[in-house]
Amino acid sequence: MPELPEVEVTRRGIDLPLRGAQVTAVRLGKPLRWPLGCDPSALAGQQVGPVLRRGKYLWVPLAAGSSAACSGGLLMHLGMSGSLALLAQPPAPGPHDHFDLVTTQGTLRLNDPRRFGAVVWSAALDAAPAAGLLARLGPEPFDPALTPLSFHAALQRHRAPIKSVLLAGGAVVGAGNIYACEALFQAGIHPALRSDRISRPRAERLLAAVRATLARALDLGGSTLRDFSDVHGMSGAFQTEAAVYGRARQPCGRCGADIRRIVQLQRSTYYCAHCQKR
DNA sequence: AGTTAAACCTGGTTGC
DNA sequence: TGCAACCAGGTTTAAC
Repeated sequence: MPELPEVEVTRRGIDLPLRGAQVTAVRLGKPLRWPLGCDPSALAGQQVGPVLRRGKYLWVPLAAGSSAACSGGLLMHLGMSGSLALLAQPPAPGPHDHFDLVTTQGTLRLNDPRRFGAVVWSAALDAAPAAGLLARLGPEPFDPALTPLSFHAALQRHRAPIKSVLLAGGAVVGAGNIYACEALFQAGIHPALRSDRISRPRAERLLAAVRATLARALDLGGSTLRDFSDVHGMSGAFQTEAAVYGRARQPCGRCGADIRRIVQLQRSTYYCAHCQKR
């Protein structure tokens, strides 16, 4: 489910409410992508700090109290079908509730039917295993250091289709399958165009489109295809105004031509062959 | 070295 | 209606 906007919506929902909370217990459900990597009971008594986001990962810092047995934090990923809820009175966990961080300010609960998500303890963001997982991530989309020039240079380094390069996240993080399709439509670029054949002006237009698409989705609370919700259980609304994603055989809103669906990297790509040029 | 396929797992939708 | 086939927001790991 979650691409950058959904993860950021989630971060904003838990950051202030959990700030300063003390962990009272941790409950584990079925295994996620990786093991937690520490004794869950060792987290009790630790204090939650400001929640950060890097790419589609969330970082929940935990500061040890008097017993400094285990300090560091939790690196969380929502995978394909995950969502976090912050619950004042948590009901009994359901079959897809695989992680609870019980605190003095509510229970942070991960629901993830497909279990591609992860919760991994790390001593620090720049220590293993968190550092390794974040190491391959490209620049944040709204980092001012990411410029049309540097973005274009990054695109020049790949021969793969531009859609694949966007999904890989080395040039810019955050655009998954929905927003990569939408940004390419907005920029008027064919998804199969070789990355290194994109001109400077078109790269600039694509970067602007990625930023605009992600920002718009953020405003709308993300996209809810089937099961994403924010920490209060609210759905996102971006999917209702997607121009191409999920609209195969429907007319393009700009030119009226049929929107096409192709498969790239085993993922669906939607585009308008008239509006998006090689 | 860069690119692509396979793998992880469950559930909803589609089509015969 | 039943059941198989296909589809789904991600990313690591393995293989060309």
